[in-house]
Amino acid sequence: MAVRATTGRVTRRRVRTRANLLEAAFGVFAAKGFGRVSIEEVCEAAGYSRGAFYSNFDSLDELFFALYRQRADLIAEQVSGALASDGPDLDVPGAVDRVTEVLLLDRDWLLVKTDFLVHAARDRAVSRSLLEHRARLRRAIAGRLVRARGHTPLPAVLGDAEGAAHAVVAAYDGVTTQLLLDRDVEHARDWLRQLLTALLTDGSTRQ
Amino acid sequence: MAVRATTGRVTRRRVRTRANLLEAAFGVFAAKGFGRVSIEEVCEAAGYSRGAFYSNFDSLDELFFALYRQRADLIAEQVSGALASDGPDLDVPGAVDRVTEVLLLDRDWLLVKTDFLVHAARDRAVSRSLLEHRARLRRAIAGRLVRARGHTPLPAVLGDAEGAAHAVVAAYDGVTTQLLLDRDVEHARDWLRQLLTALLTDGSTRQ
DNA sequence: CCCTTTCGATACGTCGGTGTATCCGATACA
DNA sequence: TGTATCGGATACACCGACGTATCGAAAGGG
Repeated sequence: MAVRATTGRVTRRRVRTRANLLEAAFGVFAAKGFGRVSIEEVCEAAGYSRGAFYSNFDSLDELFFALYRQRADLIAEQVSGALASDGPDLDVPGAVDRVTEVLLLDRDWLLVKTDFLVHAARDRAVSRSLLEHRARLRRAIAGRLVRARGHTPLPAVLGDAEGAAHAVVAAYDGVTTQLLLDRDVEHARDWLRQLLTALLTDGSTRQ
Repeated sequence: MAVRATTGRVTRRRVRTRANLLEAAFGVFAAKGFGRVSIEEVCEAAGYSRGAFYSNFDSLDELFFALYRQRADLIAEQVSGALASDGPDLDVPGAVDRVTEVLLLDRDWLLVKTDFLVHAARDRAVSRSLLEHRARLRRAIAGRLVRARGHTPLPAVLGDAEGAAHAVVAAYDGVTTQLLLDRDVEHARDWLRQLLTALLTDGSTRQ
């Protein structure tokens, strides 16, 4: 990890600099896309010279990875919060609403997230890490679905709760794709709600 | 469009060169990602000099766009074929199987497609064009669903056939995302079948 | 088969970004 | 507050890619 070899104290200034670089990088990546961003641009946006960058990171890739982890962990925390924020006996639709609210908030994050996906798809190590992260999220959702099964039975076609959680993530990814193109957040939210409802509840009313 | 100003004949050689450049570009883009590819790399892969490139395209962006259109039209054609290949009265599951087969075939194509999505998400003109394309695909699916409605009723939660088609595309996008990461085509196909079944048929069996 | 038009290769100047080495001001700890 | 260590700015050499201008060769119409 850059100059920082093995030991020694870590100054407050260093922590601040690193945070500022990450913050600025987020904006630049969201605006131009990872592939079109240079180290210099990030430094300029953050108000530092390249010296500061190389003192904190070895490459743009490393910074990008750190940035993704930071933000993804934050989101995952919020989702867990939204899932747990009611008693063990609340309904699925309620949780769906709250999670939807959290997940489809920030377009910039969706852009960066998709950039990261594309990046991960071509790098085994990165994709493994991302898969791990998604699996954790899925387990959280599955756990929540199990707790709610007493109220709302799951469609058998999806298999167990793990399968249903898989479907939830897929629906989220699918809606994200469309949202990236049409930029209509409200519509995306409504639609994700609909999709999740169709997937997770008994669609007894048919046409 | 590059040197080719307004009039004049178009040589066979030119057509071949253009095709070769597009073909080579596909491989390079799939391998490294649009953002990490230089004009020179494409030329080298195709066995041409940069002179040939600039004679046929104005920029990498233009080539990328042309490449996407070419391949996407091809796929769309195959999907339409798969949808129409049975009489007006066949079952949804059959069509699902055939379409799934076509859509989740080539990992390279998924990579390029996702690159293009990321690109489009940051460019209004490009995203409009892509949305248009997706809408056409959706209409084809919706038409097919209407034809089959006599046999297999649709869940009401999704609204009309257009809504159901929307859901089909979303499921496809979602499964694609996962497939890009885990590279398990067989699993992805099974799972897409499951998802579409859950979305499009009556899930009367519950657990 | 020639002659005009078109295509693509080559050569050149340029530029932006890279990574490193060095230095000075900032920071933390005694 | 003094001082040793740390962090970031600056300067430098380098390189890969860009876009253009020019020229020889291929193509196809007559």
